[in-house]
Amino acid sequence: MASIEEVAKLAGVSTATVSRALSGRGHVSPASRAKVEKAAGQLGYVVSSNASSLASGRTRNIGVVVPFLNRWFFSSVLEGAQQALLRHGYDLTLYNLAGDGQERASVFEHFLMRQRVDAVIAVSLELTPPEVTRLHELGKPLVGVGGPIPGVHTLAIDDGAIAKLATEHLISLGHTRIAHIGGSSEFDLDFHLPSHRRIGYESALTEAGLTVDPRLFAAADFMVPGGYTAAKQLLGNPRDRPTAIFAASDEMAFGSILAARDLGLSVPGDVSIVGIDDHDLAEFFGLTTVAQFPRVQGERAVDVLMNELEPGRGEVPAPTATPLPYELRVRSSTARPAA
Amino acid sequence: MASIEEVAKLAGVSTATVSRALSGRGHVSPASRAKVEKAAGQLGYVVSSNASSLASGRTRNIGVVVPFLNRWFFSSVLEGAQQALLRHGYDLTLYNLAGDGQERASVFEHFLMRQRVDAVIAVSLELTPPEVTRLHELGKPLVGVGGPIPGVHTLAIDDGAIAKLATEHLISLGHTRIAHIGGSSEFDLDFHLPSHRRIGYESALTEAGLTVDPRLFAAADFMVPGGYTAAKQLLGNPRDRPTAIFAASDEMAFGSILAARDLGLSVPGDVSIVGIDDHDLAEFFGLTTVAQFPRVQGERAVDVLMNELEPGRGEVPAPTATPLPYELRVRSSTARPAA
DNA sequence: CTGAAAGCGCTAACAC
DNA sequence: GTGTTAGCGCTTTCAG
Repeated sequence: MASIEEVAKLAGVSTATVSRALSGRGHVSPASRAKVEKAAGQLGYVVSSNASSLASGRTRNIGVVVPFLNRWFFSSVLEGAQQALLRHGYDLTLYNLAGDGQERASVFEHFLMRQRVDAVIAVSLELTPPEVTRLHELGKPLVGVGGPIPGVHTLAIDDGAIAKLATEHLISLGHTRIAHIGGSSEFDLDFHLPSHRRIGYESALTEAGLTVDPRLFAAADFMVPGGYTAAKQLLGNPRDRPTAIFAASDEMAFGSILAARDLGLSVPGDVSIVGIDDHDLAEFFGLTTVAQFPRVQGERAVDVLMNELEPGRGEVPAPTATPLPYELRVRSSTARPAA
Repeated sequence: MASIEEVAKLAGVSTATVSRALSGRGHVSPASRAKVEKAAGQLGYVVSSNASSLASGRTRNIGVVVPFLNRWFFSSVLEGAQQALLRHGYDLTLYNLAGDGQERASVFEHFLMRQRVDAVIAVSLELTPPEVTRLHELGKPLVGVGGPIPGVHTLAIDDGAIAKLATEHLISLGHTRIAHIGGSSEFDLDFHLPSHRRIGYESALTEAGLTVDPRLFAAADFMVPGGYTAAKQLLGNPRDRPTAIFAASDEMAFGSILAARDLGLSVPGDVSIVGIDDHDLAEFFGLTTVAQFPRVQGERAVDVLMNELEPGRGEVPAPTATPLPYELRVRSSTARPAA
């Protein structure tokens, strides 16, 4: 492995110049730069990130903490963040806080803190105040995606507004008995979106002069089987069967579509179904949904971080204010209720 | 941020002792160890991984390269690897080679090489000989998962055997017109499993004295919509409709089940369907499949690496030889063909 | 614009 | 079992 010294020797300059030429910091004459680049190329030189980090205090590495890897939302956010980081020349080290509190503590104390990252992106995780404080003490910027972290710059879609939009779509089609499949309360611990979405749903109903019927709510776990089970309950109701279901996630909406089919109900003939996400399979299922662009959320999180880490690069001024985009995508799972 | 020196001072020992006590390398008296641990605790000391890496040459960090993040197989392998690494005290830095060759080259030249990782795990990626050579030159162990990399220790299930097993299950039930939905040839570029699985399927047929009918093969992209489309083609055939479909992935099998339903065919009444994977939703769909435990594959890859990186820890002797497990899981999507 | 030199914080011989 | 010390390879003042 060629070292900076060898490059300097070959290029006929000092190591300082090599460093400057290759990192882009500080001025170097075009001539020297050319010589350095040539030498570096010949030697296959690549900086040692450790030596560089140690000397400069910057690691060019971002820690990303997610609670799940195999769910559409999280893997999409991760993908967006990864790509954006790559463009900025940063690496991404991944921490999957799947397990218990034990594992979580371990990740925090022994991993994130070892100065290995310049900043952290927490996806749908509610960090505790001590955790946040610790990070701040270390001067590590922290940005949250999709989860409310007190005192932290968080990127999150307006769950209430999204849920309201989805519900209003159903109302505008003429539905009055609209069921909701939302998260069970346990999910509220780490990310409050279940309740926010439920509130949005209820407020749309109320504003339209409809009453909120608690029997039209079913809790599930955001996944397909959960949505299926919940929808079966809802749709199996012998009287007052809902004519529409608003599911808090596309996966639960897929489950609902399958449940309806299994009951011999047609979608959207007998029941309209709308979700939230715009999952990869939404198109396939013809699902009407509110898209929330998680990839973009990941990219945005990186933008925010880059702003803090490398100011003056002419980035967006105040991304804090930028609302995250969402968009109703009407497909074939919703229609006017049967007369 | 407390440094090792402060800890040493507070504990009344030298920095070397602190290092030894905290890293576990070399002998330290219980008394000193206790003092050091107490001091470190009080100061909230955590080693600087950069300084440590620079001095020792070990980063305790593994690079994992995957082509996709949002597919069940890959995220599962990643999850397994992440967890196993955590147990060993290693970090995982993630490289997603989603994009073009440009991005790929960049990852290779500028990221993997910056001495940030001790080893790399390549998932379903066929690295080119120069890439492999480069890694070897740097003395970085490399292990492949699911993809054949020439000259590299690779963990892969026996795709031929798995496909054969799935097909034999169908044959043993009495099916003779068995269709296969496999990967299109473009997929063969990076991971050859499509052709291996097709070969397994064909050999099962041949051994049972059945003829291989090319009209019973359809190519797809391993995902649900692709499987759906392929299955519709296969099942829509007005004469000689197959009585069973063997799909090379569970997602394509799900698509096939949905296609059958949409055609009014019952599964397994009119058509039996079997997949490969044991995807999270296989249970939900009642899909008979051959499980391939990707999480375990990720963990195994880590085991192999740890063996190379930290020999003499009493690990498994020769994991090279260890065949990866797979298992037929019979559910409700397969049955004898209708009489 | 460039070079010399002082560390960044830790580990690993090497002595004791 | 423990301390001393020489680096690991780079960045960054500080001069020039």
